[in-house]
Amino acid sequence: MAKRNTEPGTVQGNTEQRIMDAAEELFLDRGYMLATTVKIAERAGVTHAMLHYYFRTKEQIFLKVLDKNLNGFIGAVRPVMTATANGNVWETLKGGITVFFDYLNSHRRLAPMLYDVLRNNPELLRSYREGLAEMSERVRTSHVTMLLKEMDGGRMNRTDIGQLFYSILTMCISTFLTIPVLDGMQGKDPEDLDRFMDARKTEILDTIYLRLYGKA
Amino acid sequence: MAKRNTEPGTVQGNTEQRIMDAAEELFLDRGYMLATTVKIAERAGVTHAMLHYYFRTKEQIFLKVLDKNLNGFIGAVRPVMTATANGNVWETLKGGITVFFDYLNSHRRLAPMLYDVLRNNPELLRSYREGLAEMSERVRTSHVTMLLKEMDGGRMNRTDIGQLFYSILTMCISTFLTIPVLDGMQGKDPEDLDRFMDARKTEILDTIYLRLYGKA
DNA sequence: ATTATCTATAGATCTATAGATAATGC
DNA sequence: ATTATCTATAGATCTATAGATAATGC
Repeated sequence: MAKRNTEPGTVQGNTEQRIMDAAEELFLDRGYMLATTVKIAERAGVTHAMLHYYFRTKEQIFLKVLDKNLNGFIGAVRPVMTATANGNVWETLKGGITVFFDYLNSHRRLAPMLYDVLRNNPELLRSYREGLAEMSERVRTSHVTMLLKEMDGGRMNRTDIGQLFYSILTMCISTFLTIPVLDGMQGKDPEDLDRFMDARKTEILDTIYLRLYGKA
Repeated sequence: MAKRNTEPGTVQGNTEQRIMDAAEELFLDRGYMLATTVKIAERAGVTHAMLHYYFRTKEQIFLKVLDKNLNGFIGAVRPVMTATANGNVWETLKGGITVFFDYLNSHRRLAPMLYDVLRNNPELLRSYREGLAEMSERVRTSHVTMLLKEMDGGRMNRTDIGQLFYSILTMCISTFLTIPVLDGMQGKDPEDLDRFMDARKTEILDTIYLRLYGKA
C-alpha cells in the first residue's frame, strides 16, 4: 500500500513528524518508562513498526524529543543567566527568576518529564550532563561576584549562595511538579491554574527579595 | 517442601514479613509502576507465587506498604499541626516546619514515592484523600486564626496564607525529591548529604522567617 | 485437614525485527 | 531501485492463578 500521507484519507503531515509529535506528547505526559512505543504509534495513527523504521529505538526517539525540549529551554534561559557587573542587582536576579519561571510556565510538562527521567533513567541525560553543569557553573560564578559585592557592601543579607540558588530553583520547579496535586484540589478551570501561577511567581519573588533585603 | 523459615538455611523472619520488607524497599526506590512483583519476590528470596498467596495482588501489597508509611508520617506530624492561640507565633510555626522537615529527612524516600504515586497512580490514594484533606484543612484554619491576628496587629508582613503554606511545603518536599540530582553533583559521602540537609533546614527557616518578619 | 511452597502456565504487554508488498522516482 | 508500509512474530517481562506436593497441627 504505502499510502502517501498527502493523499486524501490520510492525516495531514508526514508520518515521521506525526510520530515525533505523538512521542513528545506521551513522553511529556508519562515520562520515559511509562510512555510505550505501542501507545505512541497508536496516537500517531501508524503501526508501531513505523516507529522503529524511522527512529530505530525508543531511546533514540526519546533523545530527539528531549533534545528539542532542552534546546528550547536553554535558548530561552541562556540570555539572562550571566549576571553583569553593572545594573541593579535585584533587577538582574528578578529578571533571571522571571524568565526561568515563565519558561516553565509556558511548558508546564517539561519540569515533570525531566524529573521523571532524572529519577528513573538518568543515563539518558548523559550527553547533556556536561553542558548543563558548565552552564550552571557560569551562572554561579557570575552571580557570586555580583552578590558578594552586594553583601560586602552591607546592602544585602549575608547568605549562602548555593542555598539561595537551591531555594530559587526548587520553588520554581516544584510549582510545576505539583500540578497533579493541584488538579485534585482546585477547580478544573484552566484559568484558575493561570491565576495560581501568577500569584505563585509573585510570592516566590517576594520571598526571595525579603530573604536578601528584609531586615530581621 | 514448605520449609519452615525458622529452619537453618533460611533467612530469618517469616515469609510474609520478608515479602513486605522487600516490597517496601522496592516501592520506596522505584514507585508503584516500576517496582514489579517479580523483583519484589526475588529480593525477598521467594517465588513470586508467594507474593500472591499472601497478598493476593500487587495493589494490595502496595496499599499495605503505603498505609504503614502514611500512618508513621501522620503520627509524627499530627501533634504539631494544630496551632494554638497562646504561645509565640513564630516558635509555633518553626516547630511545625521542623517536625515536618525532620520526618521527611529521616524517611528520605517517602516524599519521592508519594510523588510518584500522586503523578502516575493517584487512584491508589483514594482512601487517604479525604483524611489528608481534612487534616490539611484543620492545619489551615488553626493557623489562619493565629497568623491573621499577628498580621492585623502589624507584627507580621501581610501574606496570602495559602501561598505561604505552599512555599513551606514545596521547599521542604523538593529538598527530598531532588536527592537523585544531588547524588550526581555532590560527593557520594553520606555525611555530605546529612550536612546539606541541616543547612537546607536552616535556610528554609530563615527564608520563611524573613518572608514573615523581614522589613522591606 | 490445613498451611506453605513450588512448578507451570495463561494471557497481557513491550521492544524490536524480518520479510512481504505496494507506491514512487528514475 | 528505493522508500514506505503492513503483517507476523520473536523474545522479554509482568501480573496472576491452577494444581501438585510437602510440612505442620490435630
